[in-house]
Amino acid sequence: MKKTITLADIAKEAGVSKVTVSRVINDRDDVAYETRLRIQEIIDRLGYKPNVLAQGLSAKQSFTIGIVTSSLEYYGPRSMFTSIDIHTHKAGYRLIPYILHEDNPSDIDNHLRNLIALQPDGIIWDIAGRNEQQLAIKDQQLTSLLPIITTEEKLKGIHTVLNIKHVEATATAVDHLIAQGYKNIGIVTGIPSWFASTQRLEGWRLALQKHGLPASQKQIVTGDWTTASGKRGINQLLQQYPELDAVFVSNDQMALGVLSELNERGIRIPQEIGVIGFDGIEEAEYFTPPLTTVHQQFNNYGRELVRIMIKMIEERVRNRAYTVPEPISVTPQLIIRDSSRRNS
Amino acid sequence: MKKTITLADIAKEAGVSKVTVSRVINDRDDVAYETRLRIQEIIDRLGYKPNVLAQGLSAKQSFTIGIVTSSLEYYGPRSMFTSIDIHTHKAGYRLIPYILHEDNPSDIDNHLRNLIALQPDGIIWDIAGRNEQQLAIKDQQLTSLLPIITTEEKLKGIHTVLNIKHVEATATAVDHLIAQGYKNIGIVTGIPSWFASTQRLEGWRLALQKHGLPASQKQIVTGDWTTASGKRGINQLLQQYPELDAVFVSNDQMALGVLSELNERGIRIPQEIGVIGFDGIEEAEYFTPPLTTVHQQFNNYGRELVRIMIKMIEERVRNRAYTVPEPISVTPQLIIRDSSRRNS
DNA sequence: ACCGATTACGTAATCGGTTACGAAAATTAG
DNA sequence: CTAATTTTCGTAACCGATTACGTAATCGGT
Repeated sequence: MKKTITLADIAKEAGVSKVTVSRVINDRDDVAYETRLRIQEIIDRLGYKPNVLAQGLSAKQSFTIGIVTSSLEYYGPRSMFTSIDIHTHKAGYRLIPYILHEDNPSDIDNHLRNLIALQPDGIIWDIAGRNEQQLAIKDQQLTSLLPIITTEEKLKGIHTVLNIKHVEATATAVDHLIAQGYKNIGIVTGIPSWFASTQRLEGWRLALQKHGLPASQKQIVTGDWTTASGKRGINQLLQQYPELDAVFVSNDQMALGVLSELNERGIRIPQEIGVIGFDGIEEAEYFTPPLTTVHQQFNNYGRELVRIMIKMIEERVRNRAYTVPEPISVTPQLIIRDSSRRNS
Repeated sequence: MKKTITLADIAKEAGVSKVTVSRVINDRDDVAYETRLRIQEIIDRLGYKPNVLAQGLSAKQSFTIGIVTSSLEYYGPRSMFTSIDIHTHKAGYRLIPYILHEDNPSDIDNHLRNLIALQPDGIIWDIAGRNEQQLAIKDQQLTSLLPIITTEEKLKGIHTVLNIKHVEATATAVDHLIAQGYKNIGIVTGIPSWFASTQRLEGWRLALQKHGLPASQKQIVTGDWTTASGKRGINQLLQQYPELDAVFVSNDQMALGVLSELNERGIRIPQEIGVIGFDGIEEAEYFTPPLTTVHQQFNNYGRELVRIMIKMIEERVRNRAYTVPEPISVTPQLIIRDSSRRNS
């Protein structure tokens, strides 16, 4: 049970004051070359790393970004998380995750306060945009403490810096189905309170209306993002809307459930029913048949979020205030595979 | 840009010293009931949360557990991570993740030092057990600073507290294939340097030898856990071992690739070739056909790890030393589905 | 050879908490 | 009713870093 090495230990060993060692650690230029070398050698030899808690306490910055995210069991949040983690570290910052495992977290304010107590320099808000009442931050003082950014709907005090065009991307996917000659197109939605869910539903509806095709209530079934719910969903859809000849499924997991059920029933894909998913998970290519899907570039999303976050943080450190950049728009791209390729 | 509320603010507001407020926060019993009530009221009203950095700095404990894990893109590490996160929070601790995204992290010592700089009370080591040279901690001083526990192979200075019986579980799965009448059983392995990989390969070999069945080199192909590698793997296997009539695939993702390829080739599962996966991912039930798999109860693994970790931490806080408990053994369970059900 | 600027480094205070120790006030005992 | 406890709370030091400020030593220009 050894004691940890501290700044003071290095200082004593080198015969200088703590401040000088601190200067070496932080690459300040007011240390003589020889001294710097000697101190650096001792640091390396003893394997010293500064205590991050102490650094964060005295410096104005903790070089830490907080992230509030939905369960990592979901592909979207997980991919975003991974990307954010990578880019955060690349930029020399650390990530503090705050994962909301339950779907309807109570007391968002308290969660946020817990996270802020860990002293992050900024927060990335990625709780997949459930509806505003549930996720509203009541105590607006909290949002004025540090920059909080997100990719989705507008929430008070949280800045939307990345605008993911779910509606347009979904419409493109449905357009593709129509171009393939499908006419009775259903949808399996995600959890209704999620922003992505409502947006994709909206895109589906718009595309159908644009082409004068039916978009009635009985063409819609509600899923919960899981494979099981996709299987249930297609069942229900076939029952309440027998003329169905294609289905837009709001994520790839659920689309797998749809394929599973159709395969079991011996319904041919894409000849009898066309299927499209959303997200572009790696496995989609290996489904039976390979799944047409709308691909989201989570790595890019994460990179941009981190870049913008750090820009805001550093501006704030300099000026004690930050400016909110114009949101960047990104559109997920359609990848066409066998599950929707009827002609050609 | 509001200033954060501190202990001193509360103390001034209540007309007491900082120490008294600190006592209320930490539920000490030497505060008068009336005083406690008054201070608590102010804390609630102002929404005060103590600065965790400061707490960690002065107290002997940071109530934080570090976790070193492989990429969360892998199902196993991810499930473990989620479970550990949940149970850590439930116990009133916080989790600091340290995710190794690359498969062959250089300089483990440095990573470990970075994590320790964040002052966790203990570390859960879950880097999926790549081989010892790569992951050896060279500076054994590091491991004497705080308890580090893991589920897998023995690494110097790291305590194995949970023993997952990959060999036995795999052997059971292969036994099942044999009982179904399969005789020429191949294997698609995971990344060879992973502990889980070598263990499952070993289990496969043992089961075959026990029954006097062939277990030659040409029955073995190497995958990398991804669906794509499963697809490649079965291709290679069919080529180099045409008499193949069943295959044990070392995880479910790769098994999906195997199913995809066999389906495309029109090879009937399980009549012509039987398939078994490993992990028990939720989607496996919806594959075509539903996949037989060996199910790992990650939630239990995580719960036990956290329980043991906290026990060690608290013992150390009391006694300045901890005892290492006997490892607990757990065996993943076989779930039989259509992909391996030839008779019956 | 003298003065101002620069370089190199140290002292003291600070960040926001906790702990050790002690003392006044309230309670109990004899 | 005094002495011994117990309860309640404050003072000072400390955790491990950083920052503000100051000063001695060196340097350069004229």
